[in-house]
Amino acid sequence: MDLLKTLPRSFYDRSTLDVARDLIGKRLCCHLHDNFLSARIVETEAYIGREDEACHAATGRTNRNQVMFGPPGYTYVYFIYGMYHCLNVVTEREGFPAAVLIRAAEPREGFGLTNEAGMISRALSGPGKLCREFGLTLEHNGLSLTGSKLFVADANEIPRAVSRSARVGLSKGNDKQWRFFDADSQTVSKGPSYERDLPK
DNA sequence: TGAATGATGCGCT
DNA sequence: GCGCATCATTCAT
Repeated sequence: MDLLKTLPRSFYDRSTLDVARDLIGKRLCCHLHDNFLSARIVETEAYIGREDEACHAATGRTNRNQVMFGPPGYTYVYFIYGMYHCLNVVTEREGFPAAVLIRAAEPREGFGLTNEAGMISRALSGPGKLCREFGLTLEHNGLSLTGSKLFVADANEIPRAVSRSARVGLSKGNDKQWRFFDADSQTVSKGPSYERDLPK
């Protein structure tokens, strides 16, 4: 059994880009429901402050985004497109709104590891699918990541290389290379070819 | 292999 | 009312 060492709040109290990069390879763990679930994070995106046009906090503090303005190491979960939820982890000092979106992971415990064809499961490949499979909804917004219900652990699965690209699905902020992913992962939401779509 | 599209509901102007 | 940090399906190339 892997040694799971929960990341301390200080891990999140850093530059959001550093946190986003360093989360690649870490283990997302969930004790919220009947079964223990865990998965290896392979793709993240950073959303940083009022100056980032794509950040939900760009237009100021609202009821929805207020947790981003709070202390680091808490969840920010939001509802999107009428049917999906997305999981973020809040970063940086209290008062500075920033977070990292968890976009994809590779199943480890409590999930099927492969599909019918024997390939590594892509059931967690995408932020909406990941939340659905972990059973995360708005009721899990603002949850501390240093507790025992939902946390990120260092499972000593260091990626060989972390690539970066523009963020996915935005109409603004496409100039920033704030998406990070495990260069060797088969379960990222979009392939490395996404890099070729970058504006120069 | 990629582009277009519909589903579906909330937050914010 | 419009747009959205998505996804599965359908259709074109």
